[in-house]
Amino acid sequence: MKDQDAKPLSNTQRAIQELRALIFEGELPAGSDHLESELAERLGMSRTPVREAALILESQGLLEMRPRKGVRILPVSAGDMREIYDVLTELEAHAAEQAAARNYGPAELAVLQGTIDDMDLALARGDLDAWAEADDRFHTELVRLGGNHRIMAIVGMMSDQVRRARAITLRIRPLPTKSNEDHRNVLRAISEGDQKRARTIHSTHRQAAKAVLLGLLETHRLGRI
Amino acid sequence: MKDQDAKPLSNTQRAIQELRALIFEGELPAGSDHLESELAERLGMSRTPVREAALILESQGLLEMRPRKGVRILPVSAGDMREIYDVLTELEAHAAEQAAARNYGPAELAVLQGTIDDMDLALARGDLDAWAEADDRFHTELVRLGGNHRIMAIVGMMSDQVRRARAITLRIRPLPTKSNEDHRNVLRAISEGDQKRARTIHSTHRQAAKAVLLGLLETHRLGRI
DNA sequence: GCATTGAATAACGCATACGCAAATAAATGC
DNA sequence: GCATTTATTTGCGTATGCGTTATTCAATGC
Repeated sequence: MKDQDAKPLSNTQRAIQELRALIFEGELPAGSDHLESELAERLGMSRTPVREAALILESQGLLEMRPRKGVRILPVSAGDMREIYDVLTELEAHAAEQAAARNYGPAELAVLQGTIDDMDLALARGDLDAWAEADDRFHTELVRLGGNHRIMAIVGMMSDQVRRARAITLRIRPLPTKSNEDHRNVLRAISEGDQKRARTIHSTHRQAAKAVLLGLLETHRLGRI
Repeated sequence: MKDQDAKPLSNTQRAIQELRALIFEGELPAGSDHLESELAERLGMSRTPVREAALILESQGLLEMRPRKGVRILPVSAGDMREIYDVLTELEAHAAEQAAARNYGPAELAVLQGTIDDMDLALARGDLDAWAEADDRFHTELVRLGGNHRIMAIVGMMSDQVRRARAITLRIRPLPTKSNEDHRNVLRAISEGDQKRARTIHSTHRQAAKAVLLGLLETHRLGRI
């Protein structure tokens, strides 16, 4: 009994999923406007569930509803990126610190270790998409190990907001070889229960990622993604 | 021209405001359920705007919509409180650090100073409500000075979630005399541009507040507020 | 007496409709 | 020809209604 009894899944939920997908794959480009009625037709439902979905995605920071102008997919500027990475830095660092305080054993850290291995493998065969996906899992799992549900939710939201930017810069950035080194060190600090070190290593890691990303936006003249 | 041209203000916006007010003043108690139609009648509008408001408040963490069970006002447990204060600690500490890095002059720090003065005055005349309100303004202004809009939004949400708990414990907690001392020290560190100190002082301040609150919940057997 | 099933009820999800206000186009005056 | 007013359109806010489905309660069987 996995999920064989296919949940009906409300139209509003479908709208949320599909709109998210359309946004992330660039089908609805950053900065573009879309009438509620357009989206409704596109998703094959009435305006009501689309509106409800848009309301939710608006409070997630993915879009903005402007009367008469339509639903606007929010672009992300360098300034936004800075804000988001600062939030991620603080909250994930806290998560790392808390995870270290919890004396997790190898079994409980296996998933985190697995994401690191996956990144190694992906890098070795030059599969950037797989690397990005595993990197995402690392951060998600790290935050989960921190044990704070609100931090999980917030980090998820912030990650969504920079998802497009990360996808775009993925192929113009230098190969993230140093990155895995950081990940390993964070994991080691956690497994050794060294809170302070887990925090500072991860904090530095995130700030470095921010610098790389901002540098890319600068040199490639990427104003708003 | 303050706000003389009274904006029409949509029913959805009114619903958000009024529901928030009802929740904060305990008119809709934590843990209580309410049908959409009840709320609609109570607010003198149809279900549609109430539903939209509920959707938004749900993503703010104030309530939960459960099909057929009605809208449930979310109670806050000690564990929730811990989570929330940890988020507040990290993000406000970051804001304090950033504020210190910005070399604000006395004019720009006047509002923050004002909230501290207000707290002093309120305490002197034993007006706890005024103190709490000024304390709130202090934290809001501190975060504003930090300059990160997303942190402002998140801190606002988290503060809303503990608003009821703070109101309840306000009168059973020891007089917050030490609190103002912390505030003054944070302000001083900021005005002197001492980032590290601004951060640690504020961080410690918030953690202390968390401890006090959790202690009160413990001794007064306040399970879920 | 307890469990199980079936019918009744009620609440929600969503489609639909409509009035209003904002944006755009047309028309008039200068 | 430009500005200002008027007409028209169009999209949104919100009310309303209905079909669906969870929940409740009664009835039946064991």
